[in-house]
Amino acid sequence: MTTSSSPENTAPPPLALIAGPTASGKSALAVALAQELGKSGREGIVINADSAQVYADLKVLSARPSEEEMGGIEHRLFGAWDGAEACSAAAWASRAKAEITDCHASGTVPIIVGGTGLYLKVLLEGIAPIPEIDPVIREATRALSTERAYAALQIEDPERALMLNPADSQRIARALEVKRSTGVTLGDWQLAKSGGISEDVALHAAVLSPEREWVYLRCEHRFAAMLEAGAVAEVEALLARELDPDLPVMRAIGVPEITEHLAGRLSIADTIINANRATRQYAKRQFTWFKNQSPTDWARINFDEGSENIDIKAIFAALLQS
RNA sequence: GCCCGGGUAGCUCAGGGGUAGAGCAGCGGAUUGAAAAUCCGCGUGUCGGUGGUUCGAUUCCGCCCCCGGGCA
Repeated sequence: MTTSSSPENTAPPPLALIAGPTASGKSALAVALAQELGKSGREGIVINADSAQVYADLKVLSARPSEEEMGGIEHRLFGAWDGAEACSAAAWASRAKAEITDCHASGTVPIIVGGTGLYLKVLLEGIAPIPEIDPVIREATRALSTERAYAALQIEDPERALMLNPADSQRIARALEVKRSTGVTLGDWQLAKSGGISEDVALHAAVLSPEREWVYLRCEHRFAAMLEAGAVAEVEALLARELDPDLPVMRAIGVPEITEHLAGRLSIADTIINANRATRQYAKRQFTWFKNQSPTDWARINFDEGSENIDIKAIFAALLQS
């Protein structure tokens, strides 16, 4: 595929990728693909690209695949972060790259699966090489009210302040902490990206694009199943750790809702309603991301019923025959 | 049965003689280290029904229906 003068016998190693909105059946497809590879004597290894499934504390609520669902296929980066530490797109991409390299070294095919578009983007395209932020500075900037943070940004990085909406608390805090911690503005850092692997692999990507109502319905069934499977106990255990409520693990869909329920402020019926609503809104954002942000050459798999009928062999024909 | 308060967007409600807004939901969009996050844009609906007053009624008046609460 490459037009460069790369010597023969250095064809880039394969990388399979299955993306799409939550509850669209990605995991099952990844396993099916791995099993299909197995038929021709190759091993596929599933690598998680979901920002919530990354946390050990969220087995149930993040819908992490069960032992049975994994079907004997090796899975990596599922539950790989302790909830006490915040994962990030760059941190994930760094570990994912290590796993991919490891797979290639051992002749296996990495199958990235997940719904966190930014993670995938950073893995493939890279990101500005900004150093770790001084934790003291991070804490201080995040403690600022949005108004005060924005006022500070207008002074310390006026160019960025102009680009951001004054209500965009998160991006304002990020721009501010970067300038304060590194002395360089975010805009200057972003002049360059590094670390992307898209040039180094033969990517076989598919985006699941199911009918929306079907996904919404599945999300509802899934949350009900999560409650059956011990979601409340999972949140109780999480709360017992008394972690910082701003941590990503504490904001995962279902955690705030069940926390309210445990505090006696929300009936179980309303907990379900609220969690389902939050899930739908999340799925909608994913639809928007994959529709507009994912590369147009990725295969789009449209379907309006079960994902079971998807022909994995057809979609990944090139990979399976290579 | 009588008295009061209501019946306005999918929901909760504001408003008011010149045919109407907010929040939430929903839809569309953005997305460079918290992304299951954060943010932006989009508001026509028999203003319960029906008669009347008026140049003009969703707004005022009468009657009717429905929902709360109170008194019998």
